[in-house]
Amino acid sequence: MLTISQLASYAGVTVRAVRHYHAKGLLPEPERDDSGYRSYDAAAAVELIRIRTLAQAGVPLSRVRELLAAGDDEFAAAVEDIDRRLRVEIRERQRHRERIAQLAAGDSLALPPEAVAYLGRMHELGFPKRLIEIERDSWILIAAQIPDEVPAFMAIKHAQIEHETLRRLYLDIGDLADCAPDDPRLPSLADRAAAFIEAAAAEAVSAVGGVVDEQPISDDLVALLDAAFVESFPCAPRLFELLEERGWTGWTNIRRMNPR
Amino acid sequence: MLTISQLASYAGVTVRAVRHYHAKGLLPEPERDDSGYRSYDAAAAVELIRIRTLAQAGVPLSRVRELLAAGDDEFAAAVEDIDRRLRVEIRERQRHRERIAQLAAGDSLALPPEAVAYLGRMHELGFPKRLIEIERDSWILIAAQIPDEVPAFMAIKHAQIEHETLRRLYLDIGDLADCAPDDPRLPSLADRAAAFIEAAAAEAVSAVGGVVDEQPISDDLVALLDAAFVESFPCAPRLFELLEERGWTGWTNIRRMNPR
DNA sequence: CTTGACCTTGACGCTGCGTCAGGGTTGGAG
DNA sequence: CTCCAACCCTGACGCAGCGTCAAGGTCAAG
Repeated sequence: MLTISQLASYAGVTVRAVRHYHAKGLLPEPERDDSGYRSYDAAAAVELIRIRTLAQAGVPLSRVRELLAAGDDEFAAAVEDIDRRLRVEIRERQRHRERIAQLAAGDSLALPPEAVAYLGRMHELGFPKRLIEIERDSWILIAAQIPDEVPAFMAIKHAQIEHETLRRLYLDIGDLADCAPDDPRLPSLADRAAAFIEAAAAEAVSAVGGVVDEQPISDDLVALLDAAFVESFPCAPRLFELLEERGWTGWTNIRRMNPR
Repeated sequence: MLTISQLASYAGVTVRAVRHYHAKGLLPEPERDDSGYRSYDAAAAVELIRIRTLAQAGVPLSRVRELLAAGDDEFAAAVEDIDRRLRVEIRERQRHRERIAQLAAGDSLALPPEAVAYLGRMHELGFPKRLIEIERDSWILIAAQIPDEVPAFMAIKHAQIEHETLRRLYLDIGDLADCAPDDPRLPSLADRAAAFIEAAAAEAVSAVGGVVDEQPISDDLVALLDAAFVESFPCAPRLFELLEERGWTGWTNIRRMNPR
């Protein structure tokens, strides 16, 4: 007659595991001796070893029960099933490895390489941290929503950022981010912004011949991006007001106001 | 301002996950509106996306916190650590796959192929199920304890089983397993067993020149195997008595009694 | 006003045990 | 005979990452 720890050591498992198998009904509770100790026979050791063998092969305990009692066919089917699960789990981890490798490579989290390159270029061009961060956050939001469109957008942004006028505009916006709503420099900034947008719109019309460029960004996402901008730049609401006085509404998807 | 479900859908996670991240302190609890609803800003969406990105890369939530705040070096170190963990987990599952493939191949659980072959041979030779099962269980116990020795033992057993006299002895033991302790056939069975063992011992002495063969099986294991035999064959205790009358003690590791 | 879609907190479930807590038993040494 | 270490017992929480009720309040549209 064996005690639980003897049994456990024969099977190479812990005492706690044996009790757990009892609780799960995998191994029947044996007789007790006078003092309530469990008392096992050799057959229990054999059963426990079989349970351990399956468990160590990655079989979930819930299936061990059926496998122990299964005939050859069921057994083969169950094994096939378990193997499938293991393959899935392996593939999952392999994808995880790829993902973290990408994360370790790119400097920022959750951004595709094109965006990282763009942010790097902003850095080279001397953009202040503040602006780069809001830009980074915006692209995190965009990439989460429409990852496939990001490379195309990035190409446009790359071209824009090399544009002298726009770059100056951006830098000045960055400088005025924390200014008071009645800062005298704001109106002239709005003028320059409106002028630039006007020019860009004219160019787009002449180039495409269309009235407006198609925005694949959903209204919700536009609203979110505008909100992100406003959160980071206190004077943004005032700037929007000034732009509206000049006939433009919105920001991420800025467009001519409907004259009503 | 976003509701929790809007936030969750922007980040591509469930509402429950967001609340879980709050509970774990990964994402700060936002302001509440008048009715107690959580009210998020765009920055929260960015944070949540970063959390999700790490989580989807297999980073445990407990490490997400540190990773979000980590500098480049710590980040790289942490990533290395996580990658190591992933590799370990992958290797584990790969071993599990090998194991279950082996289990599916062998007919019995927890037995090496040599033992399976031996049991198959017993079947061919017409051994009754009863005997084969106790034999199988014995080898499960042995393989669990000293797997490396099994092939060597198997070679011996294979030779023994082809031995006519021993085979008959085995078969007769199987027949008498359930007999009464006073069955008249038992003494003659004991005679034959003693004679066989005597002959085997003589042979061993002449061959090796030693007094006794070295048993690499521990006393504990021997006791367990004897117990397994006794459990399966009710008349075993009586048989042991008869053998002791003939000067032999034990079973698995049978040996001449000390004449006291 | 109703209805359905959301929001809130709280709590259990799943996997496979590890790890106290709190208390009885046993066996050998002194 | 006593003492101590080493076992045994049951019961219960913990971990990872949420899923899934439960029970109730809120909001927007019809």
